[in-house]
Order: sequence, then structure tokens, then C-alpha cells
Amino acid sequence: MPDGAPKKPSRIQRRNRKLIFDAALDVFSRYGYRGATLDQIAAEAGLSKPNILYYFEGKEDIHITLLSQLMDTWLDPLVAMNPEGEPADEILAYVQRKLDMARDLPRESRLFAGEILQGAPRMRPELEGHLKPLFDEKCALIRDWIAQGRLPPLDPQHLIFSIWSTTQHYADFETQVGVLLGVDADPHARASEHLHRMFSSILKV
Amino acid sequence: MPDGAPKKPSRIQRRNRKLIFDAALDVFSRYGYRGATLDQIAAEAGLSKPNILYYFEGKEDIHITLLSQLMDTWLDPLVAMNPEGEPADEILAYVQRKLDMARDLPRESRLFAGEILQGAPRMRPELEGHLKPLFDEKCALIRDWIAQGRLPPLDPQHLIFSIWSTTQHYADFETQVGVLLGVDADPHARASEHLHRMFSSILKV
DNA sequence: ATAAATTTTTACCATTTGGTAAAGGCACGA
DNA sequence: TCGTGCCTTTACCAAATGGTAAAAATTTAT
Repeated sequence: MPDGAPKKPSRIQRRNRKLIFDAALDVFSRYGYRGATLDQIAAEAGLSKPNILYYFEGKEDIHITLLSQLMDTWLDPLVAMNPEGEPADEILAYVQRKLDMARDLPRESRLFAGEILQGAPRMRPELEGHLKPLFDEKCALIRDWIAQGRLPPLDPQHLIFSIWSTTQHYADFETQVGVLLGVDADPHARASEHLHRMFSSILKV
Repeated sequence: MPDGAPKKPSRIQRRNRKLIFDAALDVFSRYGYRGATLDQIAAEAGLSKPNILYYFEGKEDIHITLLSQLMDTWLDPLVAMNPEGEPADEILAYVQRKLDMARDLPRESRLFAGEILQGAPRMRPELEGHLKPLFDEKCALIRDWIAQGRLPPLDPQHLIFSIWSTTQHYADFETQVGVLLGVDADPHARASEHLHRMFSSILKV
């Protein structure tokens, strides 16, 4: 049997690691890496602190593992942008999917935002290794579409930045949006309409 | 003499408070509120920790004061949006000013972003008291312009959100932008072009 | 110059926090 | 049922951190 025999995780291990991830997502996304404490995570997970440290090497290990796991989910909508589809439709669908994600996974969005905001001290390799190649690939795709005359001549890189920023804004700046629109108002429908109109207009001109 | 005689601050007080603000802006914007330490701020300011606490009541006091002071600068470009001007020009000029600010004051941008991201635990009153009235006023202005047929029917609130998010993205997510475009490349010129094209297109359709 | 006021330093302290050691409890296959 | 290995708890600890007391140094006003 080879060196690092991975061993299948037990039922209890799966349950507790999941509990810890859920708790950590909550706490890290609310207070940031340094603002979060193991005690808080432990309390929220319903486990003792030493028990948390039985499942993970330490605070940083939880954070990195969490972030890496979420990365795939996070990039899914971009991966789904289909070279075979109609360019404008594909991009507008991407906008919509990103906006839906900001509504459905706001904690995840804020977790990433906090990590990037502080210079990605723990995520930079992941950005270089996973995000950058995908980004480059999709920029190339958009450039192809432009070369084929199926899109107006726009800047692929900054277009994608605009899509990311406008959609994630509703998760990352939720507090501000709440203050300005009223906490009860659900901005999703109007945001969707506005973004559809906005991105339609640059894709068709 | 009335109760809270304010007393004119001495030369030394002005100098040291400025040193502390500069250092605090640096440290808070890089590590977030909880991630920042008084020792770090003191070291960066070239003062001892107790000396820092001679000028401010405590860590929170520094943070709140800093944030409140920056609020005005931060809202300046929005204040400058002129009801007498040409609607599309005014809005495009606002976009450009915000983008310039993201380039020139990235630490300030990240300081705000961090505070909002964590639910504005120390800034909410400021948001309600200063930001909201201004936001409402400018939304009303845009609505007027639309009613006068000088702008297409767009959603003022979400338009402003889009302007904020797309421009501040270059400061708040600078790390990510750096990874994706290359650290040396200065994205400002192309960002400006892209945003001008994008916002022009919704304002003229 | 000198007293009064302001500023800075030295020496602490209490709490929080990430992490550990080791004993005890528990589940599960033989 | 019994023992082996997995899981959990109790009792800690060292370092970091926000903050204080009070003496020492320095500036300012007279």
C-alpha cells in the first residue's frame, strides 16, 4: 500500500467536518480572518475547540480549505459560458447566474471579497492556478466572438470585471444596499432588470 | 465660558494626530479592523502605543474618526453632480471622478469596503445620516432628468450602484486585477475607456 | 529663568486567543 | 463481550493585545 493512504472518512468525520465548514463560513464571512475566533466557530458548530482542532490543523487550515472548496462553485458560471452559444445570450446568461449567486451565496461572496481585499494572503496561488487560466480562456473566447463580428469591439477583461463587480456588489455591500433601499426591499428583481438592460446595450451597439 | 470648551489644538497635536491617521489608514485598510493592532499603528506612526492612546480614546475611536473624516472626501464626486449640467455628461463625469478616486485613494476605498463588508458595525449611523440623504437626492435628480426626457428610463438607484461597484472594483479588488492583468500593467486607461463606453451606451439608448 | 501645562516613556496588567497534553468515553469489528 | 482505535473533554499554556498608572521629559507662557 502506497505512502499516504488517504483512508475513507467515517460517517462522524463527514458530519463534523461539514458542521465546521458551515460554522466557519458564517464566522469568517462576518468577521474576516483575524476577526473570527476558533471559539466562535466551535460554538456555532456545536463542538468544543479542541475537537475542532482534531479535524483541522488550525485556524488557517480551516480557512484555506474552505476557500479552496468554494472556488469551484464560484467559478462554475464562468465555466458554463458556452463557445457554441450565441455570444450576447451567453454573456447575459452569465450576468444573471452571477447575480443569482450573489443572492443565494452571499456569505461565500463576502468570504472571497474579504480575502481579496486584504491582498489574498492565503489565496494567491489559487488565483494564479485556477482563476487566471479560466479568465484568460474566456477572454480569448470573447475576443474570438468580436473577431467574428458577433460582438461589438469591447474590452473582454474589463467587461468581465464589470460583470463581477456589479453582481457581487449586492452580496458584498448588502449592508449599504439595505440602508439605501430599505432593509425589507428585495433588490434582486430590479437589479436583474437593470443589469440586463445595461449589458444588453453594450453588447448590441 | 460654555461647557465643552474645544481649545485650539497645539502644533504638536496637529502633527501627531495626522501621523496617527496616516498610519491607521494604512494598517486598517490592509488588515481590517480586528486584524489591525495598536502596536502596528504606533510603529508605523513612529510613536509609542501609550502615546497613541494619549491622542485617542482607543482603537475604536481612531477607526470611527478616520472613517467619518474620509466620508466627506468620499462623497465629494457625488455632491459635484450638477443639476444644471447636461445629464449624460454629468453622469459620465461622475464615473470618471469615481474611477480616478479608486486609483488615487485605494486605501480609503478598501477601508470603506471592509467596514461595509462586515455589516458597517461602526459606520451605520453615518450611512443613514450622510450617505442616504445624498443618495436619495441624486436619485431624485436622475428621475427628474428622465421625466424631462433627457435620459432614457433607467433605474437611478441601481445605476448608481453600478457606478460605485465598477469603479471601486479597481481599488478593492486590486490584488485580483493585478493577478489577472499582470502586476505591472496599469489598468486605469483601459478601465476608463471601457466604463465610458459602457455607461455611454445605456445613457444614450 | 521658572512654574505650569503638555507630551512621552517606562513598567505594568487583564483578557483573549490559538493551540496542546493527556485522560476519558464511545463505537464497532472479532 | 472485549479490546482496539476513533472521538471528545478537561485542564492547561504562552503569546499577543488593548489598555492604564504614574513618573519623566519637554514645551510654553509669564
